[in-house]
Amino acid sequence: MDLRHISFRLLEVFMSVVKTGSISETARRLHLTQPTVSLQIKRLQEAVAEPLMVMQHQKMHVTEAGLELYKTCQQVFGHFEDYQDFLTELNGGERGRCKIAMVNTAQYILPKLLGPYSNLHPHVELPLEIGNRAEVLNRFERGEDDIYVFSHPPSLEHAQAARFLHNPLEFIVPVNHPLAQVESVKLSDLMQYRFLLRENGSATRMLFESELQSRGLVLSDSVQMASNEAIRVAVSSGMGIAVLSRHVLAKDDASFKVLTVTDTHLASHWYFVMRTDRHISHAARNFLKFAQQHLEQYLDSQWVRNELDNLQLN
Amino acid sequence: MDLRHISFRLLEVFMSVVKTGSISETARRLHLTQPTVSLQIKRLQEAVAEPLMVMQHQKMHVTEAGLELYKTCQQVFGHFEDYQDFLTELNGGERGRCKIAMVNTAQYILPKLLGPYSNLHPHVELPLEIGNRAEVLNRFERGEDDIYVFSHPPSLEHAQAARFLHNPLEFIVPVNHPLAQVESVKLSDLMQYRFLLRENGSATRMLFESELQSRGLVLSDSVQMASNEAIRVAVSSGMGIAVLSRHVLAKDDASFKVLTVTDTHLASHWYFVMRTDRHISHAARNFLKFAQQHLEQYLDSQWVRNELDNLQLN
DNA sequence: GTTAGGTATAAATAATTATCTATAGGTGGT
DNA sequence: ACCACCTATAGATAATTATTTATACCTAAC
Repeated sequence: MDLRHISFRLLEVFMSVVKTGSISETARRLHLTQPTVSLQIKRLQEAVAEPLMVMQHQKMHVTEAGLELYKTCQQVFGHFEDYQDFLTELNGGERGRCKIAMVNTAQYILPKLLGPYSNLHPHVELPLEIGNRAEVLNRFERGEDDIYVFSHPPSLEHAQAARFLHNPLEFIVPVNHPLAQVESVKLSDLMQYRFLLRENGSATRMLFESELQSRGLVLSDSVQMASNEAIRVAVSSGMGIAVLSRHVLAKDDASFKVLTVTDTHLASHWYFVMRTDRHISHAARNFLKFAQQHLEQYLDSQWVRNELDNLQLN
Repeated sequence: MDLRHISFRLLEVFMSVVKTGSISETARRLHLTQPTVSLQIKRLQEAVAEPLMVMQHQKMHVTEAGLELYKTCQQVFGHFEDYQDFLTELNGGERGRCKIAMVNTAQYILPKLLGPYSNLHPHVELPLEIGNRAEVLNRFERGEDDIYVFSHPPSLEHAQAARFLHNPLEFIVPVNHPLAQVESVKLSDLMQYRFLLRENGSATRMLFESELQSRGLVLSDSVQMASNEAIRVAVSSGMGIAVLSRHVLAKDDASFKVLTVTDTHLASHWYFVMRTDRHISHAARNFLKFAQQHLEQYLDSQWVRNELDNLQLN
């Protein structure tokens, strides 16, 4: 049996002949001519090397081998119908996978969107990758994910980005810090204290340092720490002061004090970033649509900057 | 999704690419060039209207849709392997169907062959048709069965026949019949008695009547009965005398007496008859081979006339 | 025996597929 | 930066398929 050159069309024709018991009738139904169908059957029989049907009383009578092949075809087409259903779900966004890579800080805000979305589409896989800016950028370069989340827009080739959330930075100090009692301060007032910073390349740090540089200010002391969480705890326990995304800070956390810095308003935005040269999975497209429609609902609406309609979802 | 023009070869190639994760490697394994495989995949993707794999780290990485299609293909090829197994059994004669149509009298002898054959090949269907000569001839004309069994060779076009068993006819009378005590008789001695006969067209009757005609003898009285069984019982109960195939008579049946007719030896042969213009099913071919080898074993060897090697089993 | 409907086959052609060679371009490792 | 290996695409061609019309032939029915 050599199936190499057998197409599904051929099997369809065969099944129709079995069902109708007539080559001519099949030809009429499938809008073909009788010799076409006749030849198709002949070709199939040659491929199977076994007679599949014989004429009897003016009707095509299926042989054992033919009947078994018919059953086989039924099963096979069944599987492809299942696959068709799968594709339909995939296209509808009810199924599939949307890989998201985000920088560390985003893990405080993105779950607020991902949770509701995942509940709505339980069959959609949502593998998350969290890393520092350099790592996520690297993933972007390799195109390992469908969506990337940055707080600083990487202006790369093959990249399209859209803001969705304002990301204000706040200065925090321990509750027993001298500045904790001051009503308002200036940025320069902070330079004498030890700063706890994320590693080089962190968007927050980049933003902060570029502000310092433009103002001609220099830190007197700084310590590098691995995570926002570590920094927050360290500040609470008096190790120093820090600048952190407001979204990282719990609203009613009394273990530190948020300063009012009158001459400085550091802020960036959260961006969804995608490669323009890569196919956008249905799940990714669907998630972004969802985000666009529900940003205000699931995130602090006062910070929402919904510019997702800038994305080309082709 | 349009599978019309997708061949199994294409799916094979696709599966290989998924397995190896490489188009080039697949090309080497299947003795194709790399662009060929590349195009095949492209074509498949167009048919499915969905990306099936993407390049990643120098490897082809299968997408959700691709993985699901791969699974589908596995199932599909599984079904065709099953079908291949079925065909193998069919060709080996272990499975299939062998329709046999026989004249009434044959039902006393053919089961002796069919029983052992059926035990040996339990998966072979053996639908039997039993009818009088005219009915079986009619079936032959229509080509409704694989094998026909006659006791008189129909010399038709498209027919090949081979003897396998001698079929001697015997004259029987009731035990209390005047002739029952006579050591031997002549055919003419029987004419005065009432004969119980099968319907016109029965081979036994044809043979008997042609013998009478050639000898210029005429029956004084006859009654037509529907079956050999009925005739045997009727003879036992004294309704008349009859001529029957020896194979119809149980050896130790004392309810009638077999005459010794000195001047007459009526006999025909059992024939396997087949159409020459019709494909011979594997099961039929196999049954005839079996018969050829085991005739002596399962039938009274003294009557066996094994000429089955005359058949062209193509 | 004529007709109607069905199947098989021949001959011809358009369309599609299967392949190849050559080439361009991307990526990872040395 | 270069090399080795990978994939994609273009261009060309041979092979195969799909499909048609015309025709022959068989069989059932009237």
